Amino acid sequence: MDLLDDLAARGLIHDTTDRTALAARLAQGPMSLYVGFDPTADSLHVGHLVGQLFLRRFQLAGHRPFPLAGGATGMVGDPSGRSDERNLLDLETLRHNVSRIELQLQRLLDFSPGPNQARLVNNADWTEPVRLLDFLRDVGKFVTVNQMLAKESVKSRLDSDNGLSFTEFSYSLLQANDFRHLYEHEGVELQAGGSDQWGNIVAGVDLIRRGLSKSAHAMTHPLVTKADGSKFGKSVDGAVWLDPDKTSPYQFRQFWVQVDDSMVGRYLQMFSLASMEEIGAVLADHEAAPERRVAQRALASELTRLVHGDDAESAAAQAATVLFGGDPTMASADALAAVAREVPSSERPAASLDDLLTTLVDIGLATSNGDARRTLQQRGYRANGVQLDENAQLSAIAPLHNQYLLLRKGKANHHLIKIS
RNA sequence: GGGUCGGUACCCAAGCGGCCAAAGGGAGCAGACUGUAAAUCUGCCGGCUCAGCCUUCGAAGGUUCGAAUCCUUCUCGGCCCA
Repeated sequence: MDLLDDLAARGLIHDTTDRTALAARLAQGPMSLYVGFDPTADSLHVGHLVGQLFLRRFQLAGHRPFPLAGGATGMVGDPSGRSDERNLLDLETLRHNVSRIELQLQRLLDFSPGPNQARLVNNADWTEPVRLLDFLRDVGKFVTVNQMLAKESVKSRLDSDNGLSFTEFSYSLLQANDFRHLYEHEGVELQAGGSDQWGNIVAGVDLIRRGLSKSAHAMTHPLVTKADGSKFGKSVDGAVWLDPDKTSPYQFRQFWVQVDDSMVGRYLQMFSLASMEEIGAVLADHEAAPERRVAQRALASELTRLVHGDDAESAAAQAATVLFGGDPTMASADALAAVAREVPSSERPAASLDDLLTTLVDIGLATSNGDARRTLQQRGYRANGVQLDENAQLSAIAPLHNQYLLLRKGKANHHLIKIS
């Protein structure tokens, strides 16, 4: 199975420029491709993984990936898929975001020297020095406003009451210029991205054709959605980030473990680097006994390893085993230490535990005393596996290994107290 | 600048002088059933020292025994006119 067929089988191809031409080019030998990531936040999130993994898949197939940090495009803001104008980020924030994102862009790819070594680029490097008049002559002249107005992202904004600033209107020119620059100077022949990027990507293809009289390729993947069609990658507390300081490896792994059955097959195909045959085998296992959640576990382990490394993955897995494995009183001291690192935890004096409501609020398992009281009435809390009621005394519960109190709200919210 | 309609809890949205901490829906939380899934059912969903009290309906004043509801000013947003 060649690369294109594999991508298609995984449901990763939304659109491409001339498919047979692209297939022919890929068959000829290694090529370079790029995917851009704008620094709209100080971390990438799980939604960006598809793009990152796209680069990885191509690299594994012998091609050369260029992850691009949008230091320049991030200053302008992409109007695609947005109903209103973005707030511009100040320079300091932007620079900080770029530096964080660049670290993450280096995680999934192989940067060691070789013919298909990955290379990180930042479009600010070639965009900032360009003078306005040169830009208008060298880029603007090749693009008609008629064409730009025809773009879906522009049209919808023109029809809305919010309007569209000239700045955002110009966004696709910058991105088109990126593609041209990389084509001309780095031999990058393909740009990939989410389906919302199609317009911006083909703007680059057009620019290369008109400005350089060459032909380049474009490919987009479908945007990932959840079973109910809502936005993918949002958990209760917001986005699921790739930065371990924003979303711990444990939370990251749990996000994948808790994926719906109805979506897990699709996610495996889209996110896993395992072959379609291997994925098929995992899914067969899963369907034979869905309650074992083999597919979710496979997905969670692989991605946590990719993003956070082997050690973080095994610590997260160990913690999950204690938290969801049944009787916490059986957990080893080592396992509890792992839990302490992965789950919100605190150290409190034994005497403070007598005030149950205050304790629950302090450790974040309730938003107010009233909330704590209600949840207690509904029997929503457990401490070391024992269900609590309104009159429960935490001091009456035997601590694990003489020092730990593992509190649980509902099924998946935990807090570990170390008694001092 | 003129006119007009509107700003209600996390979001959408009823309410238009007392029975309003405020209908309904969504989201969220807990329980039952389960498989760290989905669906379904039940309860909760401003705060507190919780059969009561306190603070809320853009902001500030006012009318009234009593205001989310009426009046004034301000403020923000939509639409129409200039």
